[in-house]
Order: sequence, then C-alpha cells, then structure tokens
Amino acid sequence: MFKPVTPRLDVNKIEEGVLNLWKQENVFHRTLEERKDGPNYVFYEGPPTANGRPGVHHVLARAFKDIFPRYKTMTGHFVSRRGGWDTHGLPVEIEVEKQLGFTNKQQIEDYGIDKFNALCRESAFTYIQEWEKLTDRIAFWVDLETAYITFKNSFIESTWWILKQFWEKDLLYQGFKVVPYCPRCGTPLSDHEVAQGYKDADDPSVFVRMRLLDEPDTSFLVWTTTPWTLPANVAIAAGAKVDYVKVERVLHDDHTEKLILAEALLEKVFGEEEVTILERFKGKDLKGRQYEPLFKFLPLEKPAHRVVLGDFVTTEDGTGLVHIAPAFGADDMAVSNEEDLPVLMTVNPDGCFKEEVTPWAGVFVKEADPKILENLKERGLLFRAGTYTHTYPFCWRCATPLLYYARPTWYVRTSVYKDRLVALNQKINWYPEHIKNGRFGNWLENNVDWALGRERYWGTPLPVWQCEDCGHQHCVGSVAELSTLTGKDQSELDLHRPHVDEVHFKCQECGGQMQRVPELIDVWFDSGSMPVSQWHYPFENEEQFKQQFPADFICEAVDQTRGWFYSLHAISTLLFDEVAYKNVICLGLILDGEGQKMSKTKGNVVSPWEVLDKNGADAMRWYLYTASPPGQERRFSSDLVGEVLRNFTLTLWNTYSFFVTYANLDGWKPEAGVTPEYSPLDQWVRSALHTLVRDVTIALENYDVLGATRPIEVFVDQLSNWYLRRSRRRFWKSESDGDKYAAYATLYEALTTISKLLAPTMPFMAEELYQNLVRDVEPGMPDSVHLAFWPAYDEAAINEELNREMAVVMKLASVGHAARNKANRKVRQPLAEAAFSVGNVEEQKVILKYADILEDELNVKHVRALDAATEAVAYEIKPLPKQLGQKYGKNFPAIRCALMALDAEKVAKTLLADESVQLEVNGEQFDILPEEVEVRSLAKEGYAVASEGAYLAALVTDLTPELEKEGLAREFVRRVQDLRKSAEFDISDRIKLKVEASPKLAKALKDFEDYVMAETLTVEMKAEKPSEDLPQVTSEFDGETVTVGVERV
RNA sequence: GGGCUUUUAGCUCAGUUGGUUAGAGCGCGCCUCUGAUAAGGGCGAGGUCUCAGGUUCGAGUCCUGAAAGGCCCA
Repeated sequence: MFKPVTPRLDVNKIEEGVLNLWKQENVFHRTLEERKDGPNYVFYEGPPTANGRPGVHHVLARAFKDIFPRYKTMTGHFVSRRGGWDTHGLPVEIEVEKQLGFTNKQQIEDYGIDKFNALCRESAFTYIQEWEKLTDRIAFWVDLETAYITFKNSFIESTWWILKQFWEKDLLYQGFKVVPYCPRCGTPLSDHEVAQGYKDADDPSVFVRMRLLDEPDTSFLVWTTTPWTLPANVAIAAGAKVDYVKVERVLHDDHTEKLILAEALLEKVFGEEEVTILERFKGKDLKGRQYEPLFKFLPLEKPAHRVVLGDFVTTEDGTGLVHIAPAFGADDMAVSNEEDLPVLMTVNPDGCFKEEVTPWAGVFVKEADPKILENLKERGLLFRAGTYTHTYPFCWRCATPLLYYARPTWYVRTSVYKDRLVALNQKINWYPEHIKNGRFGNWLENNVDWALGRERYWGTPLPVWQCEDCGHQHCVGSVAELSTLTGKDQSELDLHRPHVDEVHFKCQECGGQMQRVPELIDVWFDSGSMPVSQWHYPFENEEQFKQQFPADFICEAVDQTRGWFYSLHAISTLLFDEVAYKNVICLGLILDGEGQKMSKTKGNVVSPWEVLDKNGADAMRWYLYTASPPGQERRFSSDLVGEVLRNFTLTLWNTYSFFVTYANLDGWKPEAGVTPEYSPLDQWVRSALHTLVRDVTIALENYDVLGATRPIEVFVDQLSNWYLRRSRRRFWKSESDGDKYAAYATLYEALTTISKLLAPTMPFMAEELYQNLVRDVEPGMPDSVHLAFWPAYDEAAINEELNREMAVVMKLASVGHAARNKANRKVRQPLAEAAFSVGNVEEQKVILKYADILEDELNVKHVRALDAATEAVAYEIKPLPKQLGQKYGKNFPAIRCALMALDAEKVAKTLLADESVQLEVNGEQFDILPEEVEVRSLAKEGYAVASEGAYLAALVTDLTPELEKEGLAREFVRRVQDLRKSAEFDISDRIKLKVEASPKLAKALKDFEDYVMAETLTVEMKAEKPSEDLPQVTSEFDGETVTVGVERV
C-alpha cells in the first residue's frame, strides 16, 4: 500500500514534513558520508556578509548553487559543500558607525579601535540566524557548521601567507598613485566603491590663460573643471596629432591678444566672436614650449611648466590643451612620471590647502574654487568661467565629492600577469558565454594593479612591518614567523587591529623598532583567498586543499565580475598559475515586477519569506530556474511564482494522487522480473520519458539549467493531459489483466523517474514522491531521493518516430475538437465518423494506426482517412519554401508562381499518389517532388470541418436514433457521477439508482442499461421516483427531464 | 563617454543553420470536458517582432546605424 494522497495539495505542510525527515535521518550529512569514496566534485560558496537580511537575489544565487552539488551527488560524486562568511570591510564598519552615531574616523580612534572592532565582529553576524533559517527553508544544502569565517586567525594567517608569497615575488609594493579619495572618511576608495557614487554634478568650467615665456601677449588657452588643482599645475598636455591654431582676437581696450588652442574647438570656445587665425601647427610642434606658472607657492624640485604630449588629449571638450597636476589625476601622474616632472602636493589629506598655499591655507579645496577664480581674474589670467555638468564620483557613504589624490598605498602587481590572467580565463567555462571574452575578458585586458591598501580598522591587517628609523620593510607570512621575530609566542595574538599594531620587533638592518604599516587589505582579497585560507593551508589540511582546488563550479550574480570572480582568478593566477574555478554560472540581477532594480532605498524589495510562505520553496526555486536564461535579469513577483504552483506542481501532484488512489484500490505494486505488455500509448510515454532523461542529463552536464527544467514541465503536461487522460479507463476497469499492469508500471516508472529528475531542482516534491512511491515500497532502496542514483536512460525505449507520430495524433485530436466545436456538437454526443487528412503520405498511416485513441478522444464510432480522390472538392497546394527555396534559390518565386498556376486538383492528386510534378519555367525543366509541396484538402459538404495547416478533420454530424440515445445515456451518466461526487461517495462504492425520466430518456436508459450501470458502479437501477431522504438531483438536457437518486449499497 | 546585455501579445517569456500564416503560459470573453485535477480542451479579441537602412528569391533571425532600458566601467 502506498500512503494515501489527498488531491488537495498543501505545499508548506509537505515541505515542512520533508525538512523534518531530512533532519531526523540526517540526510544531508549522509550525502557526504555515503559518497566519501566517490570522485570529488568541488563547489565553492561565495561568502555573503550576514550584516544585512538575505533578499530574493540571495535566494536566486543559492537556488542555482544548489542544483549541481545535488546532481553530482546523485551521479556518485563526493561534493563537500562548505559554507563561508565574509565578515570584514567597510560595510560592517559603517553599520557600527551608524549604531554609534559616528561620522568620522577620529571618533573611532577616540572610542578605541579595540572596542570598535569587537562591535564589528558581532555586527558581521547580526542576521546570521535569518540567513541560516532561509538557507534551510529553501533547501540550499551547504555545510554551515564548518563554514569558513574570514575574521578567524587561521583564515587571516593563510591570507598573510599568500601576501608573503607575493612579497617574495616582488608583487606587493607601495606606490604613489592617484586614487579616488574621500577627504572626510580619510581613505582611498576601491573602484567598486567609487562606482556606487557617480552622480551628475555642476562643476566650474574654467578657461585660463597660461602665458608663453618667449612670446609676448601670447597664451595657451587651458580648460579645467577643477580650479583648485591649478596651484599644482606643472605642465600642459597637447595631443601629438591634434591640429592647433594661434588666433588673434581684439580685447576691449583695442589691444589684441594671441591664444593657442585646438582648431577643432574654435567654434565651441569663441562662438560668434571673430578671431583671426595666424598660424597652424601640430601638437608635437608645441612640445617643450615654456610658459609662466600661474602660482608659485611650492618650490620646484625639477624643471616644469612646459608643453608635453599625451595620448589622452581629446578635442571633445575644452581647448585641446590639458592642464597637468600630477598629484590630482591618474593621467597627470602617468605623464609626469614619463616626463620627469615634479609633483606639487598642495593639499592635505583632509582636503584642505596646505600652509604654503597662503591665500587659501586650511580652506577645503572645493570651497576655494571661487576664490581662486577671483584671484586669476584680477591678474587677467581668466579667459572665461562658467559651469559644466558632468558625472562625478561622490563618496557612496558620506556623499562628499571625491578628490583624485596622490597617496602612498599598497598594490598587488597584477598587471605584469595580465597575459596569464587572460590566457587562464580561456580555460574557464562561462555561462552565459559572452561574459568570458566580454565583460570579464575586457576587464582582464585592461588590468591595472590591484589597489590593496585600506586605511581602516576592521579587516585583515597588511602584514608588513616597517622600521621607524631606516624605513626597512618586512612582510610577515605566519604567526610562527612573528613569534620568532619578536622572540615571544604570538599564537594567542588576535591578528586584528589594534593588537597587531602593538607588536614590535627589532629591525634586521639597523636595530630600530619595526612597526606595522597602518593599512588593512581590500576585503575582496579575503574572499579571493578562500580556496587557500578556508583550509588554513599551508599550515594544515594540505590534503583537503589539494583535493578541493580548483573548484568545478561556482555561481554568483554578474556584479561579482570585478568582485569575487576577479579576486579568485587573480590570486589563483599569481599564486599557482592556475584557474580557481572551471565552470561558472553568472546570474543576472533580479528586478521587481516593474523591471526596476530592487533596492532598499526604493523600498521595492520583495521579502523572500513572503513568497515562501505563500508558494513554498520548490515553486520559488522552479520559477527562478525556468523564468529566463540564468544570465538574464529577471522580473520577479509573488504572483509569477504562484503560476508555477498552478501549472506545474498541481499537474504533477494530481497525476501522482491519481496513481496512488487507484494503485491502492487494486493493491498494485511493482514486481521485479515482470515485463509489462506495453500498449502503443505506454510505449510512446516511455519514449518521451527516456528522451527526457537523456535531455535533462545532457543539460545538467552542460550547466544548462533551462534545459534541465523546462522539458520536465512539458513532459509532465503530456503525461497528465494526454497519457493519463487517454489511459484512465485502463486503471479503473475491473479486471486485472496485463494491460492494466502495464498501465500501472508505465505510470509508476514515469513518476519515480520524474522524482529523481526533479531532485536537484525541486528537492521537496522529489522527496515526497520518492518516499511514498519508492522507499516505502521497494525494500533496499536508498532512504532519500538525494541519496539515490541518477537515472540512466534506456536508449532502446527512445523511439523518435513514435514521438513524431504521437505529435500528429495530438494535432488531429485538436483539429477534431475544433470541428466538433464549429458544428456545435458537444463531445458527450457520440458521432458516427471522423475523417482526417494530413499534409503528406508519410503521416497518413498515423490516422489508422492510432484510430482507437482518436475514436475515444473525439467520441466517434469510426475514424478513417479522408479519401482525397472522392471526398475532397477542392485542394490547395502550398509550395514549401524551406525545401524549394534552398534547392532552387533565385528561381523559387518563378517556380512557385508556375506551380500555383497549374490546376490544383491535378497537382494535388499527382503528389498524393507519391509522384512528382514536371514544370517548365523560363525554358528550364524542374521536377517537383511530393515532399516539396504541402497539399491541403477541403472536404465536401455534409461534413463539419476544421483545419490547421495541412491537418484537417471532417465529422459526420448526422445523428441516428441510436447515437442520440447513447448521447442521452452519457448525459445521464454524467449527472449520476456528479451526484456521487457531491454525496461524497467513495470512488469504489457500489450504488443503487432510482430514476424518474421523461419517456425518450427512459427508453435510452433501458437500451443502454449495461453501459450506464457499469460506468456508475450501479448494481440496481429502478424506474421510480427517489424518496426524499436520498441524495438526488433533477435536471433537464436535450429536451428531456430526469430526477435521479442514489443510495450506497 | 566606453564595454557587455536586453527590446517579440496587456503581463512573463519561446522562436532551431534565414523559409513566406511569429508561438506558449497567465489574464480577458464565449463554448466545452471531467470518476485525478485549484486543472484540461476549443474558439475569439490582443503583434508596425523598438526604429531606419542594407544583404538575400526570402529577415523576428544576418550586417550597419540609431533609440530606449539594465549592469559594469570611466
């Protein structure tokens, strides 16, 4: 006996039950234990930070992550699935700052780094319980008990080891580079952070005269949007190939001045004003020309204030002459290094001018802009000032405009490995594929050194100590090394600030005191270190590390391209010259129902719980898998998930419930060694089933999630709405013969196979089916579908021809229904005959081969092929463009025309006789083959006809008295069945009927008594008025009246 | 400004190496079937396949350009 199944599905109850089962039987851990000796399949969990609540996008990622480990477990692999938590970084600090009401770094220092970091440590796990709960509820199987945590000493120590490897290869260096810098937060920002803060801003648009030293009344016209950088000007950049002109213009006092600028920008700069072009030259001719500095606040260490060439100069905006202040621009710094120009550092780290810049000392640079313009104007150096709207980066946390600012900071020299980064990327399978050479590939091609340093508090400290006296630097690669250096056991040392900062040792060069540098490292380095650091490699777990590197599969959203995908790849390339992952699914973002990005500030975030409580985890997962290709962004709403339940889950559930109901009635169970006598319909559904197994397997092997899910939906629909609907009678007939056994065996095979195919994607439903259909019935089977083995498909069961034939049968049934509908003949009324025609000879045989199915489906007494020769009055011929166009190319239109001009009937009959038609077009002979033309027949009168494409159904709608009576009998049966149902009789209950019917109906019931009684499980039918106490109904149909009462025997 | 990506029915999405009548589901209207079904079937309304050029006998599909949305980067 199978456990009885209610047709009313309560997904949440089922999913809770399955969760309990998994817990009680420790199923997840057993998927590890029972596969210990299997080949490794390696999955890396990209660590989330638990200081925010998990959202729908996390469910998306976790749902996709879960598929492949489950699948690979079923194929016999050992899939260690260690979780991880990212715990460091600015986002954590900011939450704590908010909590404490801090607005700047000084407040943190005053409060105490120790106490501050203790709060960060807690804050990183604020929502850990909700994360764990959600992970559990959506059945993402990941081992959270042994999850790696980036703030643990062991993790940090391994990360230090990596850094030391880099240090020894000279890949870690302190550079003086221009970085986006927040003067309020006092720290450079990573690209990632900068990207979050671009806004439209109105900045000054300033044209300044820089007077030539050797030519009176002549100036370079230079444009800038940052006047505050002008005191740091050391050069002007021109484009070597750009055309420049010297123009003369009249000033107000009748004097003239000469200005040099790019010719292409004359109009933009002067507009209507008349100027005289005196001279033309290329940019390279300007090289080395000297000019009068605008300001002289700082001493010059090297010669400056001359024209240099730069390939970044454009003639889009400004004047084609670019002001160069190496301290405040990346291009500026680069060109200054090449040209050996001095760097004038006019601004303090707080964003205010230095003492030396006397007029504006201590003024915040942006506030000094107008004052600087005033000064230039007084000195006649200002040509024009306006405003310019462009996108400019602001600090994403405090909205302070960022300054591009030269600061000493630490870098990983990734750019020297650019070729390896690019080459190794070619070994990675990206899904979708375009990321590989698109977004990710481009990013690698443009690789610049990884800015590693962060001047913050809560993170992995950079393990570099520097001598306070001689500046000697030493990189520490382990706690043991630190112990040796300090001559003291440091194994209990917390490797965070401020504790590591308090560790000093003697300089090996001069004996001075070594002090750790102040920087932390970028948190992305933490997560990118995870293949190594999660194992505390190389200090222990060497075996595990080697077995678990590289990953076979990782999966995150597309925003990780420059995040985790990059940090893993970069570290692995520099450290091992190997990829860190072989296959990666890169997910698109989740949008709300309106296509807007979900964000806290917009308040359009859908809570995953809302969806889960309503529809369950399976439906939510299934929606995410099937909605659109994984790389694509997807719209998401609770209603869309609800559709999954109605369309897919319920269909499957009802099929399952049907099976269990009747199998229990018949006491059916699978018997080993019995070969069922499959009917053609069984053979067809088995062919479709094994095709499905094949296709889903191939899809999963290729990380094709759509291909692993959508076909299951199609199959379940066919199983329920074609196979089962057409097979129902076989299940409820009373004799238990081989045909009935085959029907049960077929449906059982389909359901148990589906449960396995669904295990990776719909883990709950899969388990529910498996437990009842397999585990409780077949002794010795694995205790869970997730411990079972992936089904192998039976090549012999796959019959492509059968698949095609049945598609035609379904098509004919559909056309037949349409014909009935048009003739206004309801299906319950039997008709004498249906005749079909199809487009070609090949499909013709299908009609007779599956006549019984069509007769039953359409409720007709006889099915046959339409006789094209005698019954059709008209034909249409349709030259098939695919065949003829490909064969005859340019001639196709003419051939088509010529063919259509012939007598359609003659052509049709020739082709239907499987003979070809000869044509002459433009003096050329063509032989048109039967398969190159579709023939459509139009039936003669007396038939109800419907057609679609070449498929046509013609019904004989005349009713004989016999057919009419049968129709009445069927109507009556229908009423009785309804009555049985509303009286809540069991489907196997035998009944007695009392009937009071109008004469014609009474006669019909008499004639079809056997049929009526068999259909309704009636043991006694009496022609009398039912007594009041019986369940009964009175109804009218087809002009007849009946009152019928039922009584359970 | 650059890179990647998307644009097909009211909504969510399919659409094979280019093939002439562009599909499905949901929703809507009418009809129907049901002894598993919250379902199923049929008919109908609903499309300038974002736009403009081009290649081709033939373009939703290929090419060029443009527009709009999204993401990433400046």
